[in-house]
Amino acid sequence: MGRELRPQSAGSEIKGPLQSRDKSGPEGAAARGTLTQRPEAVSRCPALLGDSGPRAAGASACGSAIGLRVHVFGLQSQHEAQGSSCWRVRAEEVTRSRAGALRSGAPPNPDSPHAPSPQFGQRGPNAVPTVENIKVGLHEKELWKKFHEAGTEMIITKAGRRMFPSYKVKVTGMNPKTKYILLIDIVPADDHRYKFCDNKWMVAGKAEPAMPGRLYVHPDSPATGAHWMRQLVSFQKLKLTNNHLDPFGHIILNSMHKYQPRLHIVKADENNAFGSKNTAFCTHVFPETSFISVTSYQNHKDLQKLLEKRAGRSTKGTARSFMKETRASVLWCQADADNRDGARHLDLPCKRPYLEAPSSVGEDHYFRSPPPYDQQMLSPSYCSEVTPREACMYSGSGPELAGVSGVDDLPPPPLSCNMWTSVSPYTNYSVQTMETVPYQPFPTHFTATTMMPRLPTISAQSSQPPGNTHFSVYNQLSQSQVRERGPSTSFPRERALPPVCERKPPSPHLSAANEFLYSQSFSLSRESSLQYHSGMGTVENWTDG
DNA sequence: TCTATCACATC
DNA sequence: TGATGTGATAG
Repeated sequence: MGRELRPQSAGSEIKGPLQSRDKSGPEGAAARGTLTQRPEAVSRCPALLGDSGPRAAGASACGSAIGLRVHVFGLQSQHEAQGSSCWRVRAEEVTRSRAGALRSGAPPNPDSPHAPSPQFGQRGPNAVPTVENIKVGLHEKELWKKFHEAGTEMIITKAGRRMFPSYKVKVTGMNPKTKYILLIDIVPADDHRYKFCDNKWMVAGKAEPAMPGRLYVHPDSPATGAHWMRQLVSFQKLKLTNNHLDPFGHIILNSMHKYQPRLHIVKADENNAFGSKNTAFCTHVFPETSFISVTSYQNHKDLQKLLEKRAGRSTKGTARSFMKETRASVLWCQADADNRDGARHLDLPCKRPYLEAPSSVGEDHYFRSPPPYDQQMLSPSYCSEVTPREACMYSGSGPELAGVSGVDDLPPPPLSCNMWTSVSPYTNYSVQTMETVPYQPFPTHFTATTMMPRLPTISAQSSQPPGNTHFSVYNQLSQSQVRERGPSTSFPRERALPPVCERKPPSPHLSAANEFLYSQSFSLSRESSLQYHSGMGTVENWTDG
């Protein structure tokens, strides 16, 4: 098989987040959470190119509108020492400005992201379990940290590769009887491309256009809080691929790019998730789980050298067995550290060492989103033309809508969030869903859905506006399932069920997941890319229990 | 030179 | 059978 074509720069005139940053400082546009469109991504959108694969199916399942607006929302800056104080000021400012729209009117405590403000729940013996009270602990945190210290590499293959370390979390604080959907997405951590140069990761240019965003919904979803809290929640079956046309539902990433996995918990109660604005969710980010995607480990030589040195064993065989045991995390990091010292003074053509970038390792953070802006961002014409089946949300608008929103007292974003996280580097700002649509059941297997951001200048119907991207959500298919069907057939929606889904009846909760996912979008500035903050998103009017 | 992909061995 | 790492090789 020949090498896949690399994404080519489209030479777009539409700038990415970095370029779009206004002159008020790096925290300016970022704090407003503005995004922009990347036509390159659109050009590679199979749905737009007649792709008959799963994403095309997802595209056909798109429809209803959802506004999208990015907010900074009273997030704590745990990394002020790393230069995020400006961001914090901005956050507080925004929080104050939005305080009136909050149920309690009290701004969140900016110094305590893990101690939600009253309007988002309570702690203590009498606290009512809400999504705000959910705590998530990363399993094998130390291992993740060890990887992270050297720059975690995550193998991606055409067929899909599992993550290592696998993403497992311990969840507490859920309402045992409430149903939740747990899902993961992986967003660009910055807009750089990296290369492994002289035994360390260096920035090697601007990132390729992001892959079509996909989400991995935990196969147990939806499940009760009791279920999730009963044991570790493992996402070990999540697979990463660099195949742009991946038919398996794996998360598509660009090689040699840095990514940040995020865990989303969506409350899925029937009365709260559908047909209303009552979807509550929270997002947890563990900075140490960020990684650089690679098609093969870049620093295995270090590992081998170290193994030879330390154990005096056969490098090859030992390396393999050792890798199986620990993926060489410890030694790998040690080797990296050694090499870092040795290479520090070399004059290399490489640019900025990856490891020089500020990197935070700490508690997970969750995003708290502010109240929605609702209809202001909707595209009524488009809404009216979609079928009920096409329950799908899309973010609001291109740049031209930014000034149209006019619904808040925030500085008008120069660019709006037209894209889901697939093209939006990870940042510490949350995005708020504007509105959800009445739930329309998806097929049992919960196939793809696609985000259809709408530009107001584009009429609806089947065509998609330029600048949009889609973000597919579907359970991953086994490769054998795909092989059965053959690669060129249209996505067999009715047969694409992973076993775990087949056990479940059609679930409206998955729709909620979609909606939630579409509601999430983040932008990033280079400066903020490694500042991990948290918050929680709660759609307005959500009432717990 | 760098990266992606494949076949293969191993578990 | 599926997952994974390695080395050769293509581009």
